[in-house]
Amino acid sequence: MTSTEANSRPSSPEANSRPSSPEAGRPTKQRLAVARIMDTFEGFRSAQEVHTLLATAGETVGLATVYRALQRMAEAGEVDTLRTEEGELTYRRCSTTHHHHLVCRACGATVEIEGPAVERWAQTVSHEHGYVDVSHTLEIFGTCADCARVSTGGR
Amino acid sequence: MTSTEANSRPSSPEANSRPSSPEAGRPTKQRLAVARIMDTFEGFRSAQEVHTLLATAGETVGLATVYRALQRMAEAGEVDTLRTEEGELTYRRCSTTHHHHLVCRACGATVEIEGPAVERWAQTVSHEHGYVDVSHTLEIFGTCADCARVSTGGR
DNA sequence: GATGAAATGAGAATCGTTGTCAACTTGGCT
DNA sequence: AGCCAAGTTGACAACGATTCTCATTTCATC
Ligand SMILES: [Zn+2]
Ligand SMILES: [Zn+2]
Ligand SMILES: [Zn+2]
Ligand SMILES: [Zn+2]
Repeated sequence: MTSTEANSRPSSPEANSRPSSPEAGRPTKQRLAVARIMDTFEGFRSAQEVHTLLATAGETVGLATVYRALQRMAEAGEVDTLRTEEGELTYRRCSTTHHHHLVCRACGATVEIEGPAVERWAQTVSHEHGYVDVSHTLEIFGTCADCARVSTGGR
Repeated sequence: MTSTEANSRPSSPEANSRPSSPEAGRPTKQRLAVARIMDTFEGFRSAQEVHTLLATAGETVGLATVYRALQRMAEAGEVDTLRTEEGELTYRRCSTTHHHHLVCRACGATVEIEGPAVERWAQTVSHEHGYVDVSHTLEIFGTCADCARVSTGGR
């Protein structure tokens, strides 16, 4: 149920969209299912994996719909995206503040990290070169303690 | 973005080896053509764009061969790779030291940047969380001075 | 309950990339 | 020079992720 805060506003069709809900969309059964299942796991999952998870959970949602729902959620800032080294887009429910990720290559365990100094540095170095409207991508990949124990100590 | 790769271990069953270039391959006409054309531009280009450039230059090289050549050059560290926000892989001839890029979204102008502090931070924060064998990707996107002038001051 | 816009789903279409495999080079050896 | 095995190429098929199409369904409002 969308008991959070429904805007019961007869929004005019041509009215300029408010910043409160630029790309809100309708809370359909499918979108709710996608949103709900995004809470049931920790790491990043591809759209196809989410689609499979839904099917396994009994919720049948079309693959294209899953793609559309995740895209929309990403644009709305409800989920974070991460492009794997193979180029596949993956999604994860995240906190809304700007942050980055430390991801285990083996098991996918993810840690959200922040680095104010890095953020400042990125801005500074960009401006020094005359660049404006700057954004950045920063991902750290490694082997987590558990996986490292298995691969090295498991001899 | 070469993660700390495998150590140089000559475990090949054959005795003959090439001390001068471990992963060189043969300097065929096609590979030379690809290597040569990589010097003729500044920003990042996709494999397909490189293929087109070659065709335009009169050098006819198969598309698959261009892909293979660029892959090999990337593995050998002769070119750097950058995945665009659309997920497409692009290549550029780069210096061999570890660095990152500041890329203009509009025209593709690229600046190589270094950030020792960021490198240390990435290592530190990773180790604090128990991660080992750490690598990272860091790209900065923005609008270069020239492009910004066109879009804002072009009135 | 009628109605029109938004959303869905099934499959086709797109697109970057990789695989296949026969024909062709290359380099080393006799 | 002539041979051979391994490396390489190119045309095209195959692939996988993502997007598009469009007929049908759902939703919110009247
Ligand atoms: Zn792990
Ligand atoms: Zn950041
Ligand atoms: Zn520019
Ligand atoms: Zn770095």
